[in-house]
Amino acid sequence: MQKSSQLQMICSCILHFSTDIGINIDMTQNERRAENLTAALRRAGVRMTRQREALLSILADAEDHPEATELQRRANEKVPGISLSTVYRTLSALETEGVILRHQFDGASARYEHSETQHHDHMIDVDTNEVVEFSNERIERLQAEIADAMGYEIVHHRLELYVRKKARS
Amino acid sequence: MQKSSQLQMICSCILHFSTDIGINIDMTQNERRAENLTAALRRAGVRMTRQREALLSILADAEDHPEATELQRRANEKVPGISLSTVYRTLSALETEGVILRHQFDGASARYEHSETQHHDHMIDVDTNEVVEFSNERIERLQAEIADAMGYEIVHHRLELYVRKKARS
DNA sequence: CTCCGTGCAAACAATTTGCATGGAT
DNA sequence: ATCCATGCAAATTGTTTGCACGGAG
Repeated sequence: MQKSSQLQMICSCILHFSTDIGINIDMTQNERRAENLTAALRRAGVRMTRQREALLSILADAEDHPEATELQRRANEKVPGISLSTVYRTLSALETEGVILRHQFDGASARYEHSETQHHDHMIDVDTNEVVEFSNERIERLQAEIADAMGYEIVHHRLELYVRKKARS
Repeated sequence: MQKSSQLQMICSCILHFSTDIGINIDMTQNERRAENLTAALRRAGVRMTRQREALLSILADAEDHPEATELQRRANEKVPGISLSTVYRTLSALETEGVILRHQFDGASARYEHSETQHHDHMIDVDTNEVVEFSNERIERLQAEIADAMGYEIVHHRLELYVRKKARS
């Protein structure tokens, strides 16, 4: 859906991230992901059906953050006739197992991603809806300090930057 | 609804915040808020009705982050029979005018607050649903740097810490 | 052969909207 | 006297659930 480019960030201290990987997908990595997802469902003690297989492979391959209907569409290319209920039920099982993440950006529908990669936050391009991942250790640390200073411990957090491409200077 | 206490944070650099103000409410401040809200609606070129007046005063007085139905309940104590549609319509007008903020914490209903105070982020106690405001200049700065480094400018952002009271050590 | 997973349709919850009437200006 | 704002009910959107059947184990 969206074009790809290696995005880098060289902020004063930490990190960088790539969002999409264009053409050359590391199949081994995707296969490992698919296996992780399958294992998670097995662990949950459920049956492996062909609609679930399709969904798992789609999720493992997805480099973006698709919503439920989009996942249904993609999965149906492999195995026609997968209902939206099945998509939601499978997603919810996978989320419970902790192998995928569900995001609720602004007021829109939920979007999902496999959680195999390390923790990161999101920048959402308000014009294109494209999602760019990033991570900054200093922000993480500050968050923990703030919570701690107020007598809390963080269960989880959301940092979402709604952004727009800068006009070229 | 929730008990009050002056919360402070003495994080390495910046800020602190109070959530609720128990009994002694600064009436002048609340009245000023109410006027701001009224002015905003007038500016929007709409008519002032008694249901809107009730809502505005409720919003101005609210020191927490109530949801639409809660606002309706409170407003109905002043003026009975305010419908939920009216609440939503008024909230949406006020949000357009920029005098209130709408938050969508996790999967729950939207919650609102007047935006007269300076910008801040939120900590949500996952056990009590209580919301604590905080603000940290360093985090803000880092966010801007990150967006900038990736060629974006921030339109708005959400930083939400879902937290739990620490077990006493 | 036993149940779990599925598709379908209906149920849901939060929010929005169409419409006729009442009220602010 | 205008025409906007209201209340009500119906529509919408995204997601969940009840039920009877089919397929995984």
